[in-house]
Amino acid sequence: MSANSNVPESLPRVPELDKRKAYILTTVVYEYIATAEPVGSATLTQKYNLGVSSATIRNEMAELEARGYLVQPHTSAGRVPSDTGYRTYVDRLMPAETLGSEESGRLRAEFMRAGRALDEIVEQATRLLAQYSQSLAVVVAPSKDSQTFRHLQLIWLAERSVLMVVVTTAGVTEQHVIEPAVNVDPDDLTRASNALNRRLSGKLLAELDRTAVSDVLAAMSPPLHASLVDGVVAGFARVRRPEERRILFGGAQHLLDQPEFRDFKKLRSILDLVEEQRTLYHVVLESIERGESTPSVRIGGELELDDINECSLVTIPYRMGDRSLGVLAILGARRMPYGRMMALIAATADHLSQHLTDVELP
Amino acid sequence: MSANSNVPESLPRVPELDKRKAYILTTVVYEYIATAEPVGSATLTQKYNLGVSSATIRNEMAELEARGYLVQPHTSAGRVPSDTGYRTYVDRLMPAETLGSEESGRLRAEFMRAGRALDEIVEQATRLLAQYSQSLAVVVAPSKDSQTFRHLQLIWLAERSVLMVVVTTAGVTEQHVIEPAVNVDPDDLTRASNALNRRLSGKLLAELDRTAVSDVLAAMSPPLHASLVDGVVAGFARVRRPEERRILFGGAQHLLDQPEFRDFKKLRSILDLVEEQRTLYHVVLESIERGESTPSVRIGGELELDDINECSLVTIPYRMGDRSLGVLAILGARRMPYGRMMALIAATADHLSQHLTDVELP
DNA sequence: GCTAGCAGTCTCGAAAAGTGAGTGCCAATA
DNA sequence: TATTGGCACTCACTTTTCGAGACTGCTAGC
Repeated sequence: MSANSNVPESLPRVPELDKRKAYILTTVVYEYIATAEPVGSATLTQKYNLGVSSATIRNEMAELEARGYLVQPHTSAGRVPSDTGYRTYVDRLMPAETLGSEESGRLRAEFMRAGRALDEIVEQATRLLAQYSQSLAVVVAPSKDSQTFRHLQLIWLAERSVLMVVVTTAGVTEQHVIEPAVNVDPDDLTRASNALNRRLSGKLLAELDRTAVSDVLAAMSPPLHASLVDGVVAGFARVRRPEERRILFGGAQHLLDQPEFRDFKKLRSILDLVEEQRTLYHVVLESIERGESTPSVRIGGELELDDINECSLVTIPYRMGDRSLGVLAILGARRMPYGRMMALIAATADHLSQHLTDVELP
Repeated sequence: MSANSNVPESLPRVPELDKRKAYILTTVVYEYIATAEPVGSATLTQKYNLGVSSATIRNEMAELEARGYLVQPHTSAGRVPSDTGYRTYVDRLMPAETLGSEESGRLRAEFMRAGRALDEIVEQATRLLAQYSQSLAVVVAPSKDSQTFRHLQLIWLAERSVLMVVVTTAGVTEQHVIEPAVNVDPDDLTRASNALNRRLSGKLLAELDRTAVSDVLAAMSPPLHASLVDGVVAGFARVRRPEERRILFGGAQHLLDQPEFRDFKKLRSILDLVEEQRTLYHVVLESIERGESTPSVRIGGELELDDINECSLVTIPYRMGDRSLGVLAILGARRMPYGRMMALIAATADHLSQHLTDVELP
């Protein structure tokens, strides 16, 4: 068989590896990703145009193992990439991929079907990412405090009971019940709502702290009762809730298709992580702290979490307008088609960001 | 060992089974639920006060098998309950259980921590049900159209763009963007909002169809533009969305603890069902169509779904005030502690209903 | 520097053998 | 007539054994 088209004949330069070693590493990673079987020297000479015998490959592979790029599961087995091997492959050897226009078009069309509601859109993104990646999709839902305040309404419910409804430009509405110490005149509520809308509409929720709110309400005459002002401040704080972000999962069943997860212990520890949410939430957020807009990859031990040290995580942030709202992630076996996954997650983030930007309220 | 305290000495009458057969069936089910191993005649004589020899038990068990209450996995194994066996146990033999007051108290306290937001409360219910049952919890979120309309606000966003925000007494807010054919005066929006609130507040969302809305808006002078009226009607229809109900899952990892799911095929088919959602949604809703408020149990083949014919499903509806909002369910192995599960799900539904009723808006 | 050949190592799967739990049946018994 | 002890038999499960196959590292020769 001739050289596989996905393994380019001419490779980028990797200072510490000569051309042949780089090519061998590339083919080992590629072959192992495709077959899930340790790769032996004979397989390589048969399937790829190496121009040398298997004995030479053996020598080279031994060298690559000594330098930490490959490992042997046991003495009489072929080689498997190490974290370093995968890392070198991803950073320097792998050809960049982009999603085919046909697939990209389908993805876009699916987003259109999600409607305008933020929750729905994010759920749809999770579903699509899981489906297209055939892997576990993890999505951190939009943070509240990076959304723009659009409108507020204080609604008289009963004596000493006021409902505060807040709308953001992301089309998210949140409500909060205020129980002021005195009965409040519905007209005052309308006036307060109007004043807050006039003065604060368009600001980030994160900016709407006690000072901002009191400043607006203090200017009213007659002044509002302090307990109501406190209630509105508390309402904004509650709506904002930067600490509580929803995290969505999809496609857990795809893990069962990977031979590396045919082990109830591993499966259990991953599902526990999913259920517990908090750890994965932090791991996913860490991955994009640098604020890049290209996919970020963390491989095996790089995740610094024993439960998933045989997994890799691909992450990318998504936006509404120019504000970063949340993160998409794919968690899969370390043996994943990195090029495809990165192309897929980048395209998904693009379409998601575009769709979110389109549905933002004026 | 003496008779186990969970298997009562005196059993209810089962017309078609004599006292001893009923007792043997009870102990077989009880023992199998506890150990997950087929139950043999020797085990029964050793662990329970039967007063007869194992040979007699063998005769009785053969009889119970002939009548369809027990089955033998293979010739030289003990017996396992059939669907009929479990059904008889659940309906007539099993002692009723209630949740201990300590556990019930903890459950109530956990609900308190969920706050007032409907979404959060339902998510909390899912988590708690999964955690306490150590099983897969399935929760059908509240239907929109059984909620009471409380307040509406039409908000001017831009020319030919109006945001409609609807609040229900369940404290759920939904928004819908209306794009009328003409520019609308913000004052008209306020008047329309006031009219709709005055006339329709307190009605079920399900009642707010085209007629109800047009009747109110037709009385306005000057009349609203027809396209805006259409928009409001569409908005109510969209908010109501009876066909789209969220369904929540929790505790999938607990399946891995049951020996009956140590099989990737079975596991896969259940996780596929979870991911697909629609089938389980229908199965869960079917279970409570009778409108009872006690737990309903469906065992194995009774579910009429090949993928889960080795599972049982316990369901119960939950309420806000006197309206049924949704359903709680536990999906687990057929070999589940039915008494405990039924007590648990009943208590959870009670606390959930109580908490929801408490946080309903006036 | 490369290669052919070979001995050595280790995993994996199939086959074989042994183990034990549990049954059904029967003749004896109260 | 219901019950019991005894016994032969069955069958899944575990352990062991064994051979095949895959791959390596090494060495001597080109």
